[in-house]
Amino acid sequence: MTERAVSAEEFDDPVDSEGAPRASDGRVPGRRGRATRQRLLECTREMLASHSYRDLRVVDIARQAGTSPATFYQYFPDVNTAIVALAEEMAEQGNDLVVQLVGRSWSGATGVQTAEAIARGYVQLWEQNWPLMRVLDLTSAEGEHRFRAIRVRLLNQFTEALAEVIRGEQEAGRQTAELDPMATAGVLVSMLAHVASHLYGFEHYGIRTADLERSMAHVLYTTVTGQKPPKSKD
Amino acid sequence: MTERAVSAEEFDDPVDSEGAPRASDGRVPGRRGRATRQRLLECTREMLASHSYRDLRVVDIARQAGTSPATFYQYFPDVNTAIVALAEEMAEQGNDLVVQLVGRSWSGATGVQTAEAIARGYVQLWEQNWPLMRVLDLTSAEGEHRFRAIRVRLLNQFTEALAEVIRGEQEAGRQTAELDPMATAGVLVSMLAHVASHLYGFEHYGIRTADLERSMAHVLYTTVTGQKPPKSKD
Amino acid sequence: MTERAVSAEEFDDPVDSEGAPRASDGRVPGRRGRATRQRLLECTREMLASHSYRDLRVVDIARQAGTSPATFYQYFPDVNTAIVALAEEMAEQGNDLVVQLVGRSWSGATGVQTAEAIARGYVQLWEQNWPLMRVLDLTSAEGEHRFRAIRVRLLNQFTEALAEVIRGEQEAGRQTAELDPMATAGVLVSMLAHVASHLYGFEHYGIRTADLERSMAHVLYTTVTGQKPPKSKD
Amino acid sequence: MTERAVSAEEFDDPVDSEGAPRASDGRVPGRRGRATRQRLLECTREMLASHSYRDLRVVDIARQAGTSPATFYQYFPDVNTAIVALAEEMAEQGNDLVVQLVGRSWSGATGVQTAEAIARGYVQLWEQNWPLMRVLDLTSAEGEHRFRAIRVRLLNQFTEALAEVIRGEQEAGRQTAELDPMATAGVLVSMLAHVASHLYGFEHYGIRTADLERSMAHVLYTTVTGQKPPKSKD
DNA sequence: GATGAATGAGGTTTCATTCAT
DNA sequence: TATGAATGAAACCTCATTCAT
Repeated sequence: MTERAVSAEEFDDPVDSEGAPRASDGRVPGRRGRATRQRLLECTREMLASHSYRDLRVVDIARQAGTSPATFYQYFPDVNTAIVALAEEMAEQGNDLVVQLVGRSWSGATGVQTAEAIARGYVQLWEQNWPLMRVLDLTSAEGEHRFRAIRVRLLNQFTEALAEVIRGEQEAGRQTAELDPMATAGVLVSMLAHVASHLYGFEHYGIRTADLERSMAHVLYTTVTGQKPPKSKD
Repeated sequence: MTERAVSAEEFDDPVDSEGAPRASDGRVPGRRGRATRQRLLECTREMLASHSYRDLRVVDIARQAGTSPATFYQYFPDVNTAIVALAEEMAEQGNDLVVQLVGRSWSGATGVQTAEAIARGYVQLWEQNWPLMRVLDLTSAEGEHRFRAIRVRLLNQFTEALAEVIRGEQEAGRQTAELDPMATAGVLVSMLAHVASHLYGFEHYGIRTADLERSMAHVLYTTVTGQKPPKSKD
Repeated sequence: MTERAVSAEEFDDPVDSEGAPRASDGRVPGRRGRATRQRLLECTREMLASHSYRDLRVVDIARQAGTSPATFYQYFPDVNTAIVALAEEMAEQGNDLVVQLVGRSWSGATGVQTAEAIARGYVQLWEQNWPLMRVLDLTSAEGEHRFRAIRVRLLNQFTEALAEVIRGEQEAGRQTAELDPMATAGVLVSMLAHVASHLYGFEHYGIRTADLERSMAHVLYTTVTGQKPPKSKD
Repeated sequence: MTERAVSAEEFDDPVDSEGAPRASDGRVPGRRGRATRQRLLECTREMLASHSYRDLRVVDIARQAGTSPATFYQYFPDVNTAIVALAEEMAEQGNDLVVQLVGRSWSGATGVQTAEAIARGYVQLWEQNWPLMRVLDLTSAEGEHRFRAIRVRLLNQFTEALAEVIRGEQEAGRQTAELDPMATAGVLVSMLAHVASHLYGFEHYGIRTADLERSMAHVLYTTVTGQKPPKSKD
């Protein structure tokens, strides 16, 4: 990537300490400016859904937003920064959702429901945000520091919560103490993340999402609680 | 306008029906040529390990190999084709290895060992080939047809073998019939693939590979056989 | 892979339905942009006069216009498209001029003057536009569809008008009915076009343009009217 | 074009004073070498028929001949030189043919036959050699000195012979003395050459070759002899 | 004599980025 | 605040040409 006049550093956090996004010239944008910024963000999201990340160009986003590249640079130093802004938003939702779920009871039939809710919730989160998720996946394996950070944040809170539950089950003697809770939770989250992000591929291969959710719930339940799921009554 | 001697189609497949790679002018390379081709492949592999896929340039590979871009184009029409050649090789090994493992017994303590061997084998395969695996992962989510094909080949054979084992366990009444065998196998393979490809991230976060392997083996064993693993004696 | 804002199809025709040229990003250029576009066109014309068509490079045109290749590509997708734009212009003039001439009377001394005016007019049109004419000639024998189309347009209207006159003379019994009017007109236009485009060669060989014009006028007159030209009085 | 070790000068005449073609290293090729050279020439001719001159590449010719570029350079310093060799051959035939024709009688019905024979002969010569003719046409309008020379040779001998006939007719008082014989002959030859080289275009436009030949014969006869052709009896 | 192989050189094309208005 | 326009820089790719065998 080419060097730029304004360092990425300054832009790293597109929202400054007072919470207001800044334009490239340091001014706090007014009403019209904020609208433009928002429009650019939405178009970035759209383009991400229809183009591969590799082929995402500033010109495209700008044109999609009915404006020019120069305007884009007024609000974001580069495409990644815009994506980061979108991803931050998503990470928020993600944590809200999933943390709720982990707080539920894991005992007996309710536990099975919890596991199912998690599997379904995860899949939905991915379905709603797959373009962004895809980019986080792509880039966390490679360079971009900021993406990795968000991804870690997104997965970790959940991993830790899950590890905590596992630890509880171990202490209650229901799950074997041989398993490291964090490693086990990590494994489970990996499962959820990978399946969710390859749903399309599975469908293509004739494997249905409902079946995947059921299998994941099963794995989740048994691995967390160390128990066979009780016979479902339906 | 310009005509190419070898159609893109034919060139797409770097190995013709007689198994001989072709140069861009349609000739079968001799000893020296084959050496150069091989050198370029190795350098592609190296560059893949040290650079992000996005930033992999023909110039770089050529320079690394101590030759010129023109020479690169003598053997491959583009970078992806070179990567495909590498990936094909890897897919071969991958299947060999993993299929063997699935053939083993899944009953009792031996079953646990099978599960452990699979987890370890998978992790090792990834450790040995992570740069390539990463690219397959990246691109299967996006465009490139040929990569997806290899990835599918790599994962599917294993998924199907595993599904077969699960089906057996279901028929033997050890595992619940509520789970779809292919979906369940897909979920397990996803787990293996995702954990394996993010080992580095886990280590970074203080989670040890050995623990991950143990957790994965546990999940594998319980999900395939529907049984709790027998107490290990060590 | 990459998407272009304006499809090649649309861009092929540098003037859209509302008659406004478009830049490569789909926008209608403003005053400054139009000036640049025009400058590039003029330089293309100049380069065509001093370089062989084969050796005409985007870089050269851009340099000549005091700008960079990137700027050229902002206005034309390739050199040929720029040439087409020039040729369209010329075709306009050409038809205007020549059609007028054919409308004149062909009887007696006036007819001779008509023939002379045509010969002279044709030669002048060529002299003013020989670089373009040369390219049309070159390429109509080979590939480029758009050039051929313009050339056909340029020659055909004249051929058809001339054929009409010949048909009239045949009906009036002055010219033998054995000749196919279109073929005959085609032959005459060929004569004009070829002589006009090789004037320089003839001069080089000691044959004067005035003599060529007189000979062509003679051939035109006798072939169209079937009469010997009346004795001129000077 | 890039500079080369062996100057074009040395190669200008591919047949030296003793009539034997030389290889690039100065040796007179033996039987096998001559066969290769001939094969390359024939393939050059073939490629010229199927590819545009602009796109004719050494590699293509070599491959077509089942050999390698390096071999091509053993016999010709560049593609043009090979073409020149072919064109020389053709020029020979061309002159033979046409000179014969001009020697015939131009009086009365025989004269008409002479004109017809010339038109037909010209068209045939072109039909047999159009790829080469096309290249001569292309390049004589632009740079290449050697091509122009051949073209001039090809057309001039005929032009001069025709001019001689016209001069005779003028002296005999049958044709007006106002026309310059060389200019008039030049105009006629131009007509023949241009029509012959655009036959395909005419056909495409629904104008038949036979009609073109008849019209050209008519123009030839009337312009050379200054007479209306006698009524044909069929 | 023939030719595999290598490559310098150079045009093409794309884009992120800037700047003057 | 917005944006037309311009462009440096860099990758792509192709070919004529050479050389060692």
